[in-house]
Amino acid sequence: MTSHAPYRDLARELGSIGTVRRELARDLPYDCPPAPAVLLTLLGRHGELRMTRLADLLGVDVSVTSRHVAYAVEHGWVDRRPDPLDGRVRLLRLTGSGERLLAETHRRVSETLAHHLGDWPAEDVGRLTELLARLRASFGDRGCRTASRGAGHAPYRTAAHD
Amino acid sequence: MTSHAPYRDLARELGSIGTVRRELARDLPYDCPPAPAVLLTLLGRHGELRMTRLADLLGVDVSVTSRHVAYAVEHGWVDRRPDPLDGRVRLLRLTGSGERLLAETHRRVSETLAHHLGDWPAEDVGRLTELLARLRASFGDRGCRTASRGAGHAPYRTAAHD
DNA sequence: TATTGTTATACTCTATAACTATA
DNA sequence: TATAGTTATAGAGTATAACAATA
Repeated sequence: MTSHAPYRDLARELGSIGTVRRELARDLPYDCPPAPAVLLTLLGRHGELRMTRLADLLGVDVSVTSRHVAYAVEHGWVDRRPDPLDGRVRLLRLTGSGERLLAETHRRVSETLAHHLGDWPAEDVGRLTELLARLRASFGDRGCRTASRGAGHAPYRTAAHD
Repeated sequence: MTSHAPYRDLARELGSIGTVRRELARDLPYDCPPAPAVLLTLLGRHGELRMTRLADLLGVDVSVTSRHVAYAVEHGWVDRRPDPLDGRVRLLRLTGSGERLLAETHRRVSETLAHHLGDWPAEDVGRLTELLARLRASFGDRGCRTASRGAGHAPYRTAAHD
């Protein structure tokens, strides 16, 4: 008789983690919202990427990625060029300016984390990081993705008091 | 010489966890968006709460909480009544309908987690849950909150190609 | 025809500020 | 005056659908 309570508790914590993400977002430079910042991080980690691959790593639709990339290109953080081998593909990589912004972002975010988690044993930080990576990997392999396409939600409006 | 790389890696994983949250959100009933669902979870866990306390648990502004609560009340999931001891305060609790929706939500979300994390050792699930709770607690104590008020970000628009 | 990427649109979530009501 | 909560508004993030360009 395996209880589902552990999964319920995990879901609860995942639902509450937004607070931490928003707190970290406050550290970002004025003209760099969270989504572009994550994008820069991935380019810094993986080097040159194409749009579809980047969207896959971000876990969002290509259309969304396209918008964020356009923003980053306009700000001079990302270089976007056509793939010489396939005219449809666009290759993305950090510019020097993008690398500097990324380094500065890392510095600020690390500082905030160090401030809040200063009393954490180093191994707990590592364990949490590793478990989060594993969690994402366990959800990573698509397959149940296409099945639930177009589900969406009802319009979310609050009626006036009348 | 303590390296900041572990914090950078943790920040990276936190930035990528949105994928999992969105995947879980797909399980919610059509007329119950994620935010109201989290709200029901907290009322199910803590029982009757006032607005400010609920907003604190959610980690969002009271104005946001007010909107979500109004939505839940309109759908008959939450009962909202004035505190007999203080006319300004509003007390919130689940209705029978809200409890049923919550149970159904838990069932679906647990099912999805069981599907994706089926091969995880139970103790890893528990460890991740516990570390996430601790992470939130470490960020929970306000104080650096007021200091960074009104920071915000630049308008986030992509210029047309002209 | 199939694939890659872009753009338009609609919806959710959030914070800020201005407001009402009660203490 | 101070506190609890509501509402209006604007910005950020996302998915869907329709589209253009290339394979």
